[in-house]
Amino acid sequence: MTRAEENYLKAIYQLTAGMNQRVSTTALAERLETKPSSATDMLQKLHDKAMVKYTKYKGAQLSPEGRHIASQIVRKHRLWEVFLVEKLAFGWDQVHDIAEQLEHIKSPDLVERLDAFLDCPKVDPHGDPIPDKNGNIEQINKILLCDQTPNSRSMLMGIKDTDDAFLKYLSQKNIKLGSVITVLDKEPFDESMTVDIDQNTHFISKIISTNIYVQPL
Amino acid sequence: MTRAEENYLKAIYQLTAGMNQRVSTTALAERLETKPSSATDMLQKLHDKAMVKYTKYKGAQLSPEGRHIASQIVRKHRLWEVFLVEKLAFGWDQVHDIAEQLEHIKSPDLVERLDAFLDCPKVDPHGDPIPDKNGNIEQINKILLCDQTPNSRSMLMGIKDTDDAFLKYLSQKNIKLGSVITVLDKEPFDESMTVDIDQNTHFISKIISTNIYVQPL
DNA sequence: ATTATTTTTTAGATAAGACTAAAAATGGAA
DNA sequence: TTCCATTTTTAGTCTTATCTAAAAAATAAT
Repeated sequence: MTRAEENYLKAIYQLTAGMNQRVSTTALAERLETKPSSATDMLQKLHDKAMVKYTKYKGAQLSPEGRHIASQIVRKHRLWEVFLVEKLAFGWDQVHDIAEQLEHIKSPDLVERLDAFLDCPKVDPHGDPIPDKNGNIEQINKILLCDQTPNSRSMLMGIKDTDDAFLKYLSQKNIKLGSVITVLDKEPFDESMTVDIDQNTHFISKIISTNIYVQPL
Repeated sequence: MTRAEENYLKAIYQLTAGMNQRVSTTALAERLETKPSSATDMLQKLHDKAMVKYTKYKGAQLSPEGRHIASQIVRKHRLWEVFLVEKLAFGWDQVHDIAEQLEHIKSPDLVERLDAFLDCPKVDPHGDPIPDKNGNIEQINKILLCDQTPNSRSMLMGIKDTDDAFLKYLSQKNIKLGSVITVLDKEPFDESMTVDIDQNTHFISKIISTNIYVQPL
């Protein structure tokens, strides 16, 4: 697998959230910031390699083999993110680009040793689940903060948007995985919230609260 | 810098042992397991980028810029080797290929954080010095084991040949960096040695003893 | 159902990096 | 110094992954 091939497989995997759906040429091209014609080329190549099932004009979907490879790239990406944050003290917003490179390191052994070194984490620093070596994902039951009602207590389990600005907003306010959130008030007009996060009061707009996953306590 | 360009710079750097000598097209091609014509192409490109000074038919030598980049690749390679051995418990003989990939990860921050995480090691697991961020190398005073006389005591500081079979030989006999070696006897005929290494007696051929660096105690 | 619009694919080009085969320069030997 | 063997370079081809522009298919609209 070349780096480009791996990136295409990963993109299909992520676009379908690991489900076995079809992905259009254009959607794929957009995600990889490339042109649809390039995506077509690659899909035909990946079809020849039996990594995807591709039908002209109908999009592509991962084969079992392709899905497995994709899951392992995601596994590597997320394990390296844990390493960067936990061991090298990087911030949430700094790790994505580096992990994007590290995920392509090829070694049968390295991933499993890294996993053990990190104590087999189940989620990455953004709360996204880490597939195991068979590609299985342990689904965590989480809901959006915007669906919580006043007086509820919950724990921050993940974030939806991993936009750089959003990540910086969170780390700047010291909001992190495991933070305990109590909804104090919810404004019916714009659905903004007043919340207590780890003993600090924050005013949170609807956009923020729809991008934070929590687990009710 | 592309990965190929980095590999060429590193190869020149290593072939000249960091010195500022010229390297022939063929020597370079051999080291990179490629053809001289490919090396010529690349040298012309690197010359245009001011990374090497290249004169047709006369070989190439690193520019200050090129030498600095090469030293930083070597730095990364060796730091990652330390990480793999110290933190992930890889054996000496397993780390080279992985470090060969990791050395190309690009991040201004990562290297320095990794360095700190590893407590700023000065040598890699084979005893080779790790250049600092300015490309400077702390020279360690070491001699070859074959030049030691009977009854001398010394400490293993590095190995010369990093051939896979040799590395396996050493790790299998539990001979490692820091091992204390006492020369018990030296056979004048074939210059083989009887030595005590960490309280174990070993018979060592001339080939072995000329590939082990030690520091007299 | 026939056109119009959007999406997708093909065709042809480009750049990086490698290769082979052939030409040119170098350096040593006679 | 002239010739020969070796080294190095050039010229042309290949592959991967990308692009643009144009053609073809699919979808939507009248």
